[in-house]
Amino acid sequence: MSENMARVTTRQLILQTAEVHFMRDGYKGTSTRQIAKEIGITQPNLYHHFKNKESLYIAVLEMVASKALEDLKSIPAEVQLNLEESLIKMTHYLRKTHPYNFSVMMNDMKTEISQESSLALYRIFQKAYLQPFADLFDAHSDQIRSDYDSQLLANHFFLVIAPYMNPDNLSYSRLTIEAIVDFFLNGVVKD
Amino acid sequence: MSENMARVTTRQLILQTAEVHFMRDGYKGTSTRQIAKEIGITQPNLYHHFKNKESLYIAVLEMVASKALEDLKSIPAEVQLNLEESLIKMTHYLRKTHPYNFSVMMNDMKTEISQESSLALYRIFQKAYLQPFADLFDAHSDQIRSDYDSQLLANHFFLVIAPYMNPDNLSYSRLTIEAIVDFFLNGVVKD
DNA sequence: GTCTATAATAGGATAGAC
DNA sequence: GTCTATCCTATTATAGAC
Repeated sequence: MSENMARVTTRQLILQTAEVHFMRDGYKGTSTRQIAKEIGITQPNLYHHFKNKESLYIAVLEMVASKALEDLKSIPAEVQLNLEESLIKMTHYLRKTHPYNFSVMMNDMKTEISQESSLALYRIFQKAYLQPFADLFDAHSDQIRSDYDSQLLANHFFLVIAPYMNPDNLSYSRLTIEAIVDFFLNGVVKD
Repeated sequence: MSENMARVTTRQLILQTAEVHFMRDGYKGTSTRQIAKEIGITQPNLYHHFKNKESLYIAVLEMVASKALEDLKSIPAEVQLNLEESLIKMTHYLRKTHPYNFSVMMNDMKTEISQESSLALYRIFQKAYLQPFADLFDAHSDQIRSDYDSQLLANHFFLVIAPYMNPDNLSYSRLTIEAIVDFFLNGVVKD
């Protein structure tokens, strides 16, 4: 019962606020003081809910990944979409609901946290963000050049779209998601 | 005459060491103390040669960009290479001589330094790293789909290869440069 | 569960002697 | 041009009262 209460706990508030900061400013760029101040608690109070900064970071990434997994997996099944439509829809979903700095996030996962946690997080990350794309490529393997496996393709696709997910990054390039997917599928060379 | 002396000045030592640290660990991840320690000078001494950390960072990026510009520009002209061969050679050159964390670098350029410097650096960066690719696309525009201009294509190409330039990043994906260029040009869909 | 107080550290930067 | 000494600030983290 108490689990289903609508009341937002301090722990949840911390997680929500930390998500915004970590995903936008990275691990080093985020301070526990700032998070605490923003939600109106003292900084030491944060250490009652989380062991330290790293465990808070991990909790945020686990939360974010579980949301991504649930939603990304359901998109191709939702309606009958072809490969290109699915990629476009999934990428749009990512940019709308996860407008993160994935480049920074992938870097932080490797450099800012302990090695064991780093490996565990990478698996969670892979399952949440990469597997849905790998599954999609598998489902349409008849249309895809057979030289490379779906995991590698998913990995590459994610690296390609990652810099476009960050809203702060729009200054660089103004390719639409449709164009990015088109280039990924068909290349830039004339037929 | 004194400019051409083989003796390595302290200023040059600082620049060389700072390059390694900034490009691998990013702006925040690099400390002036560490740089000084590594070359056997005191940290305050560094402030005799550079106004502050930011101006050192800018000097490093200017140095790095001028090297890139010189070499990248010369590759397509060097021998008569077609589009694919040029892209492969230029990308190999980049990974060999600039094995940097470009994602972190691009992020630092926008977030860690003053706005004026940021804009100036972005122009230098664009001229050094993007223009050679844009020129190449222009030179082979007959083979390229005409929907997008060469600047946009160069930008996109650089974003695609950037995560593969960082040697620490190899764990993720093991696509070869040849495969990356092939995918970029021809896409992943069967003919 | 939240607070105050404070420790411990690290980092950028300056003053001033040599 | 390089050093020692030192300041200032920001940050993570802990101790212990309420």
